[in-house]
Formats: sequence, structure tokens, C-alpha cells
Amino acid sequence: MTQRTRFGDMACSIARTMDVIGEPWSPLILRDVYVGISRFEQLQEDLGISRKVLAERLRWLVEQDVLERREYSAKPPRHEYALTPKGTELVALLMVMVRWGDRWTAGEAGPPVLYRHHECGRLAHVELRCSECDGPMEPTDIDVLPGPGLAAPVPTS
Amino acid sequence: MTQRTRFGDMACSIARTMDVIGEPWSPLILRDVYVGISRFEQLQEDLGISRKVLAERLRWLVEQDVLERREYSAKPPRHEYALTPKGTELVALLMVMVRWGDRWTAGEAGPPVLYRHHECGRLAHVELRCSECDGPMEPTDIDVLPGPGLAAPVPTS
DNA sequence: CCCGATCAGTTCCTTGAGGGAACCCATTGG
DNA sequence: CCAATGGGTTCCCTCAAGGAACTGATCGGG
Repeated sequence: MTQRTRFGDMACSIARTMDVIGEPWSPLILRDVYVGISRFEQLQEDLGISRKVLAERLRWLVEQDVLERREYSAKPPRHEYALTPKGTELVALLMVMVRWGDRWTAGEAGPPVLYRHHECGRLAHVELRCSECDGPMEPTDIDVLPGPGLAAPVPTS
Repeated sequence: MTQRTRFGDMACSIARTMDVIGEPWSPLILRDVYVGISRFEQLQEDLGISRKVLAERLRWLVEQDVLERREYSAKPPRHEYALTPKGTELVALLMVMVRWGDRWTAGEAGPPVLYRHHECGRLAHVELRCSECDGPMEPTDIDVLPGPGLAAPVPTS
């Protein structure tokens, strides 16, 4: 019955996140929109993505409330895409992806982009800390326990 | 020529990360291995993934040095998969995915799993901090600058 | 007033990856 | 000797990704 597996219905926040941006173009689209590449033609050229697939992805991301489609010119009807708050928080996930990619795939050449932190003005990367005690919080620093939403079949949809 | 787009060759750490785990089953496989579901049959049953696709994914993840395939019994030849250091650091990415999924997709039911932080013993979630000044480091807190690896065509492969 | 350009898609076709079921092989336990 | 188990492989079908061509609205220029 189900052709492609539906990740959105799983009781797993990883699966539900992958349902939204789990196909590899979406993170790159979000990255581009984040750095100011926000129009259809620009995205298509910058990414080298098929126009068909780009249109599908944008429609999906708008539907998921990750991007917002806004008209910036009415008389020649022109549109651009912008990150919603939900989408902006996804960019945090991209920052962690960048961290891993920099460490394990960048090689000799070094990282393709650098981050300057507004608060301290320095070149920096992101680190994971505990929300409660501020200590480092890496995979080896935690235990995983069942939570209240474990048995729930489908949350909102 | 290229049928599916090769993300591994892009000068972008997001694209290169997505090249490794960018198809939606891989994060779930890593999650399972992380929590101790490490054998082929267990993974297949827990995820409901096609055996064919699971075999392909595992082969790819081992090839990428994210998982390690080890024999835990020789006479009936039996194998299990374990996270390498490279793979363990990917789990940090999953923790951030969980954070986003919990906030935006969990709904009424609440998060399906909880984390207890070893260091402080409390239930916690992960936060992003600056490696240099320890301040919060979210997408709106940084500028993105070109880095040394920008022009590089392909790093290691 | 018609021509070309620009933006933002849509349509059509081909190819190949995901899903599912069945099959295979080595070994062990009864 | 037979069934069961673990760890896959093979086969077939469908659907989604890629790519190129086409559409439609609008403007600017000759």
C-alpha cells in the first residue's frame, strides 16, 4: 500500500524531522535562503537542481511552514522565499551538520565557510551543551529514556 | 551523465554531510545502533525497512567509516554493527534533530524520548554554544564568511 | 506594436532507487 | 534429518529524480 515509507507518522523526532528535510536538497535550499539566495531562478542556478524538483521541494517546505512564499512585486508577479521561525531553527541543525562535515569531510583544503559570532566577534564553531548544567552534552554524555509521546501514533496531521 | 546528483563533490559541508547520511533511513539506522539495536535482523524489524535497502545502507555507512561491521560469532558467522568515532559524532547531529522535532512536530503528546545528562543527572536537551565565548550560537547570531576550502573541487575521494 | 528578456513555474520522457516478497547459504539444536 | 536463525541476495514493480522543452505574465526597447 505505502510506496515510500511515511516517516512523519513515526513516534520519533528524528524520523519526523527527516520527513520534513530528509531528502538531500532541502538542507541546501534552506542554506541558500538563509544566506540570501531566495528566488526561484537564483536557487535553481546556484544549486544546479532540476526546476521540477525545486518547485516540488519549495511547495513542500512552504506547506510544512519552514519557508514562506512572499510576493515582492505584484505587477510582474514575482516571488521570493523566506525562512519562518520554524525554518530558522532548522538552520541551527545545518550549523551542526557543517561542524561534522568540516571535521570529517573537509580534508586538506579546510572548511569552505567560516562563522563569525556576533557576540564575541571571533571565528567560531558550534558546541553542544546541556540546557540544565551548561556542561558538554555529546552522545556519550547521556542516557536515553522513554518519553510521554512514545506511544502516540500521529501528533498533528 | 550523472543520474542522481553527487553531493559529495560539492564545496559545502552540508552537502557532504548529506552525501553520507542524506537519505532518510541512515539517521534512523544510526539511532538504532546507538541505542543498542545493532544486528541486521533487529534493525530490519525495528525500522520496517526493506532488507535490500538496509543491506545497501549498511554497506554504504561501513564504507564511509561511520559504522563498523564486526563478527561476534565465527562458527555460525554472525555480525553486528557499531558506531565508529566518526559515526558517534554524527549522533550529536541526531540529538539536534531530536531537539527540533520535539519542538515543532511532537504536538500534544510530548517528546517520544528524554535525555538524562550524566554530568548533572537531570533531564535536559541540547543547546548550541559558541566554541570561543560560550554564548548562545543560533542562526541569527552569526555571519557566514568564505573559508579556505571554498574553491576546492573534491577533498579526499 | 511586436520582439526579446526575465521570472516562476509546468509538462513530458527516461532512468534508477525504494519497497516487498521470495530465495539462498551456513550453522546449530532437537 | 529437519526446522530454525542470522544475514543477506535476487527479482520485479512502482514512483521519484533529472533534464529539456514549453507556458504565461509582464516589462523595456526599437
